[in-house]
Amino acid sequence: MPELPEVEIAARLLRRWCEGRRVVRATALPGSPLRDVTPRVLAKALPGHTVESIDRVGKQLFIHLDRGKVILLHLGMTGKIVRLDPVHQQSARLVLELDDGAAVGLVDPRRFGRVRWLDAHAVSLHPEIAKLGPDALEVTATRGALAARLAGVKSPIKIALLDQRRLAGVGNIYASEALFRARIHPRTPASALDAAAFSRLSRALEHVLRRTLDEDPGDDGLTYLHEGAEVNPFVVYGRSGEPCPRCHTAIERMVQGGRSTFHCPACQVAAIAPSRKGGAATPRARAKRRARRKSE
DNA sequence: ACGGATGTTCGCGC
DNA sequence: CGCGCGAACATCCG
Repeated sequence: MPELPEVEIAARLLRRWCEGRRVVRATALPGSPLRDVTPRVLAKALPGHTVESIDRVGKQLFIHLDRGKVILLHLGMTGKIVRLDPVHQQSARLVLELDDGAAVGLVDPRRFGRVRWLDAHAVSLHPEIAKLGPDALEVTATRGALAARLAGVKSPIKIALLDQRRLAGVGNIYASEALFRARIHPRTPASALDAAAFSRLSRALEHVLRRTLDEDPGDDGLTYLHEGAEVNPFVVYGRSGEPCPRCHTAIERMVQGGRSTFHCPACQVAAIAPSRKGGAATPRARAKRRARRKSE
């Protein structure tokens, strides 16, 4: 489930379990999502290093070790950090055994995750890190910062939010959730949003990200897997056909950049006209459309 | 069986 | 230069 909130939860788990601990053994199974390093080299290099701190920017995790080494970790689509027990031992592709007897593992069935072994001074120069924008929670904490990051961007706001170079951490789920909460149509060009819309979007983004963070169960790291039957915890994501919680219009699914976007066609307003409906981006036109809907 | 899935990168065409 | 698109990566689930 990793977007910013889930990655932040993973960072907290790693801090709780690993910070200050020395690695006594490392195992990387063939098929673990290692880049730039073989399982054998990593297994040889890691033992003896102490975990000093864990950082996160967007969806990237930095495990800082002593003697100037860093594990750079991206969880991809299905990556999860678990404290190993007999249940998960077999599915973990990368295992760190620590000097307190605990073992921490990376579980990633789809293997879109990435693990890199870098010198600390090389981290900020790594292309994946160098291109990364500021963390989304940092952006939403500063008034006007979201508008500044997206100023002049002509692409649809949904696409712009997913661009990790502009701000880091927003993924497909929270982009839909934030735009719904801010009542902004996902196809609106970012450059068409006014200051009020950016302000709503910034607050909405912070809200939807924080809401998941505040639900952090994370004591044992197993509840965080939320395995088994579960309800969809999102307001519009994955809910096409269900009534909008604000106006009861059916939520629609559309595709943008090859990925699903969920939105309410009635209460998320485009600043420009969607191609098939007429209409203009002016407040007057929007008011007219609202009035027309009410009378129907 | 088919389609879709929380992410990212690459190549291609415009 | 840069945007949009589709494919690719590998696996699981309904």
